[in-house]
Amino acid sequence: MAEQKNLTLKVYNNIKQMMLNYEIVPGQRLVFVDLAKELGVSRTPVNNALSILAKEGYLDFVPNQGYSVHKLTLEEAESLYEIRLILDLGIIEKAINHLTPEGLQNIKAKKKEYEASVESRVYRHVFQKDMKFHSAIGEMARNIYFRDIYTDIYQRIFLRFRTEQLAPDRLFDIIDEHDRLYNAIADRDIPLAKKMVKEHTEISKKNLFPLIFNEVSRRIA
Amino acid sequence: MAEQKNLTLKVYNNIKQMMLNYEIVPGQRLVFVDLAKELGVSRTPVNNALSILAKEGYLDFVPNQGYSVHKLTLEEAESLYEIRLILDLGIIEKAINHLTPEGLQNIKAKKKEYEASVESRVYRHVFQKDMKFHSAIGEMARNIYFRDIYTDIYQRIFLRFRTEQLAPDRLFDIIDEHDRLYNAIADRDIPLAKKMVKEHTEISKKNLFPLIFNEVSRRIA
DNA sequence: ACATTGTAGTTTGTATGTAAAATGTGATGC
DNA sequence: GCATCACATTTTACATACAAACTACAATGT
Repeated sequence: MAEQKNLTLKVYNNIKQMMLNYEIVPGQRLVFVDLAKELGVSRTPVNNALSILAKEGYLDFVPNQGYSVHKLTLEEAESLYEIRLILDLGIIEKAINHLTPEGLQNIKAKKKEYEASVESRVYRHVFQKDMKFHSAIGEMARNIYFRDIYTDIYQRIFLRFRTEQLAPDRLFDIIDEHDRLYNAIADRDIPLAKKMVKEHTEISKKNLFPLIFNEVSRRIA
Repeated sequence: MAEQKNLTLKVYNNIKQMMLNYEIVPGQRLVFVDLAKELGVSRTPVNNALSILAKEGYLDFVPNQGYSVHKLTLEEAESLYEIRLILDLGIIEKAINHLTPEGLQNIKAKKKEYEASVESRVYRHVFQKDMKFHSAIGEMARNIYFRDIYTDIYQRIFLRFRTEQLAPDRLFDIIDEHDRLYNAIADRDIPLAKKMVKEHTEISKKNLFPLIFNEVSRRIA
């Protein structure tokens, strides 16, 4: 993480990191006096940072009432998955058209990092490794915005869905799916790569959604 | 525009509107105190709003130096157009699959608004009408994020490319392209709709890019 | 004439004071 | 016993004061 000169951005990154580490969780209220005290800064940069996160949709904001960590709904999760798939399918074609040995090497490296993360059973940030694998594919397409947009969508999903909740078997299955997707890319087989991406996304959805949205309905019932 | 209770968001919308109205233009420096004075508020909400706009990439920010309106590069414009096309192609399939009479009616209404805007020769916000036509298509897909992501990408492009600079003929051609795209959607013809979208995007790019990037190279040379 | 340093002025960055809004709690009346 | 209102506490919202950083320009020295 690069050194930031400016407290607003430091606080912004701090809070986002706290969200990704699940130190603050969806639904939780954020009080900026407390955050300021905790981070050892004044209220101004905290307020700035919270404004940004709220505009981005990571936090809910009610005027004169405050901020809380956004809790993804089923509808939102569906929409995010839909866009993620559209982006994946669109970019993989570009990526294969711009295929380079270095790009391929990078994807392979990210694939291996995911495997290492699963095999060492440090599940905590497995999803980040998975995300990096997928965005490495996008990077080969040489689109300067893709990575940010993709990462953003991915993070919104996985702030809610925690890989720790997944059956470990599933994480090993993903290794296999990644392998097949990687091979399709290396073979420049666009239709196969698209098919793999689509399947991978659908399986992922099928595994994750019941985890959260059954729990919710159980709680409500 | 809905009434906003909170000054930060009011200022945010104000500044963005100023950008869309070309009252402040790419490259221009933004000074806190001046903006605060102009909008009749203190520097705090202005600072908040500028933080947000900078994080979104609409403004460039250098610590201890300030904010300036971002000036899109050729590379960025290419990338934005690429993502816009990926989104358009992806969403049109979903839209046609979720086709409803109301949705179609809405697209038609937006198409007519574009035509009215061109015919009355009020070119100033023609691009906004064009954007609304395209996002109306996305709305029929019932994806709650699509509209925002699409609008955002579109705005980034058209903060740089001004429809006033286009030959008026071109704006009339677009009416025709919109018609053909609309008919393909109404006929539920997904392949044709995709073809139309792709062509429409490519022609748009071919017309707009020389306008800006020739001018720049002329200036530098 | 050129480079360097010093200084004044401008602008950002952070902290804090104060007012206004909302929430929660307890007392009061029915 | 329940609802309602008033007050106290909490928290946001905005303004402003002060400090630190940067810029520009002029003066000095080589």
